[in-house]
Amino acid sequence: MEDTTATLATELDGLLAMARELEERVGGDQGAPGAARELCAELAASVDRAVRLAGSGPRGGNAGGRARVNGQHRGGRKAGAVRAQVRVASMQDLGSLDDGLSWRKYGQKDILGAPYPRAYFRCTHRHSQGCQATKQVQRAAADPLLFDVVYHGAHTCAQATAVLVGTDQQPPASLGQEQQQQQSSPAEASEGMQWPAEPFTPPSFPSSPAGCYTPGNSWCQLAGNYGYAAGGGLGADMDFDELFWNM
DNA sequence: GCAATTTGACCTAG
DNA sequence: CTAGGTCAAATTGC
Repeated sequence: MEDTTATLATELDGLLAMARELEERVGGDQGAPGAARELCAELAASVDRAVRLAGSGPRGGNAGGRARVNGQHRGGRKAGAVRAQVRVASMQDLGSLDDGLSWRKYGQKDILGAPYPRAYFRCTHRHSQGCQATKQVQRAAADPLLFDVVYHGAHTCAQATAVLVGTDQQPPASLGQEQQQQQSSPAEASEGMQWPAEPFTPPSFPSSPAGCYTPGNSWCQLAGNYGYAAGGGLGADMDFDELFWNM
């Protein structure tokens, strides 16, 4: 069964690659109707979901995919995290990872089993306002254009409040179990930043006002959200399913 | 000059 | 012992 699963995953991966290429082509061609782009994004998201389903069979296969949520020893974070996946249509759209808040990168680490390192961010106002929010960003193994963003801790800084109120969004992690969606438009996303195509180093995401939340054409969209059912039967001590790394 | 990023070391948990 | 997460000094860009 794993054989079938693997084959299926491979096929789907190929599909995903094609979908992505299609996305890029359509995206590059400004004459393409919005419907076509939307369809491409949908296609990619759908295939992506299928890839995950195919690869999520044996849950134990995530060698090294053990995420801790406590972080007791120094930061004193509380259990509770929000995991989101952010898809970018191209390397120029990485700004979509910006959530309108000020994040400061404080570390990067190679993760076992993951082809890309994980970047660690914390709120810029941590010292000035004691904001405990942190987030981790890691590129998905199966899809370089897909990013896993995990929020920890609650945003208590003034900026976060302003952003969240202004965009009708809930504090990323203050709720602990809410799923977060990020959307952005290409125009807002591309702020001239570019990520290297390979040994990727997650750059800092430009802090922009809440504008990046502009709903509407979500060319860069959150591709599939999973993780925690809000208020579900999940215990306080949550664990992440590393659905991506076990293929 | 200031603020943010980079990078290696250190610490803790499993 | 290994891996993940954080800190802090050095570096770089604005």
